[in-house]
Amino acid sequence: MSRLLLHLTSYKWWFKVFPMAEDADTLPPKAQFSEWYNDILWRAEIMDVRYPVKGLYVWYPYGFALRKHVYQRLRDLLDREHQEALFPLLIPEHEFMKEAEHIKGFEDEVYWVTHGGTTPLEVKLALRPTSETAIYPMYALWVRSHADLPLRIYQIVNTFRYETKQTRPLIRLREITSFMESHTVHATWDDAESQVESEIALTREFYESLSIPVIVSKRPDWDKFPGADYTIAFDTVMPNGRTLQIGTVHHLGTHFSKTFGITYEDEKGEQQLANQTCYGISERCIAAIIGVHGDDRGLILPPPVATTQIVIVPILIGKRHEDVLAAAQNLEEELKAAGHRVRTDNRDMRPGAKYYWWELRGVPLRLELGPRDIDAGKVIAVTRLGEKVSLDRTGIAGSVKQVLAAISQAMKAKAEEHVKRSLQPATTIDAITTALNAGRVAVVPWCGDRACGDAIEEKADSSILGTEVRSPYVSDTGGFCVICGKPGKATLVGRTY
RNA sequence: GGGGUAGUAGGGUAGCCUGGUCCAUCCUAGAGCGUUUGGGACGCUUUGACGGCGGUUCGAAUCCGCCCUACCCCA
Repeated sequence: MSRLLLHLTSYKWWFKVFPMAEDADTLPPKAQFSEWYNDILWRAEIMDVRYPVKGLYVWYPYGFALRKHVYQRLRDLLDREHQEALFPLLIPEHEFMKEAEHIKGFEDEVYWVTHGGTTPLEVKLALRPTSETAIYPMYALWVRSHADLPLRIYQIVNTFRYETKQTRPLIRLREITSFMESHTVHATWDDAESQVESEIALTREFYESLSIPVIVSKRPDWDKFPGADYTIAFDTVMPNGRTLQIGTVHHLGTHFSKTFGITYEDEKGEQQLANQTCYGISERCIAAIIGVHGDDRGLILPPPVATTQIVIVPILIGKRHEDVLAAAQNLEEELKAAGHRVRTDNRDMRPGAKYYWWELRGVPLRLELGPRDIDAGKVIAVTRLGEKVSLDRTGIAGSVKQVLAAISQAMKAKAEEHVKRSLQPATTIDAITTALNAGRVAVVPWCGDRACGDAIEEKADSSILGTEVRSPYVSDTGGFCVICGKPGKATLVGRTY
């Protein structure tokens, strides 16, 4: 496939002749990521940020459809071994307050329901910031025997956190609208650990289908989930070099089972404390799709989850309107029958205007069909990555499938390249600062001590993401801690969202 | 937590300093009609706004106070 040079040339020409057109009504360039991100959300009709409560946002139908497809993907993966269920939004104070570490982690961020109408409640009710304390009292009832294990349940719900830092749509919210949380129960610590590994694999597979590279690492102790033995996190790198945490898996050990009395009778007839994991993915995965893949023209949606995967633009010229419309409809039906999400754009607009419209909204593949193509038995295919090719009308469903797969591959390669370029080894504080200021993520030898970690974070205005980094671009060759000089291990240090 | 800036149609803006000719400008979006349609069409007609409350004044988008909201910077 060849580049669309002609197309790009005419685009530049337009801005030279009409320089005002640039600031009149166009998306800011992606290099200004923050402005670009805010602008694309409403231009592409993902979210309306005008809801009159801070940190709460509205999903537009187009964004919600994207969410639906993304979460369907996630459901399909989870349903292999998990079951979906639904627990209540409200958690009584006495349950919420049971686990000391857990409370400490969340107490400043909890919304409380204190009244029923005008009557003060005898027991305050928390709006779940996460659902451990809603689910585990029930697990205590459900789990009786080793035969009940493993128990693997997830739910997709909204959660509430009174964020004090600056809120951002899809990234830092007071109402997380799309929190997938999985909660599993196992007999032994090792069983729970293998569950952690299988959820890591599942998350990798999920993001693989979105063409989003992830870096897996173990969060430092002070940054782990409140009440966990350890936390494994997934980060991706946004265009401005900030990292975005887009998933976490926690080994809970027996912290919660002790508190909530989740025990099982083993083969010998003895009561044992259960081991647990929990695991979460939120709508930040949508933010990652937008941020990682988008370009100056707008969104680029991964074909597997794109709301519309293929848009057909009929070229209606002269007296062949009916002819072309019939051919377009025919094409649409054939592609739909092959399982693609297709739309034909019959609106009364210039074709060029439609191209921009759908490019902004990230549709991965556009098919153009005009009298010339019909006569030649062809269809013009233009990918959202800017490649244009003429396809035979015969066998179109098959060739389109290949093109969509190629788009996914190309998106993945491009995103991987960005992550690879973003990771930079650094062995001094100055080198860390330089790397971070250049919009990169530093790979730093660190001894693992809290004091040294704090020093790194403070001196380089950074966050320690994690150790035991699992990424093809980071080799754990060790080194000497940048602060104390003792033997250290490769650690990710970045600026985070 | 501390500081700063700003709120004018769906979005973006002019007007504010120096109160009156502002029944508020322009761009864009929306509605209607017509001509168009292989990369953002054009003409004509048209809907739509001064964040909230209070004050000063003959008169407030404009000046003052409080509140609300948003954004930016610092910790």
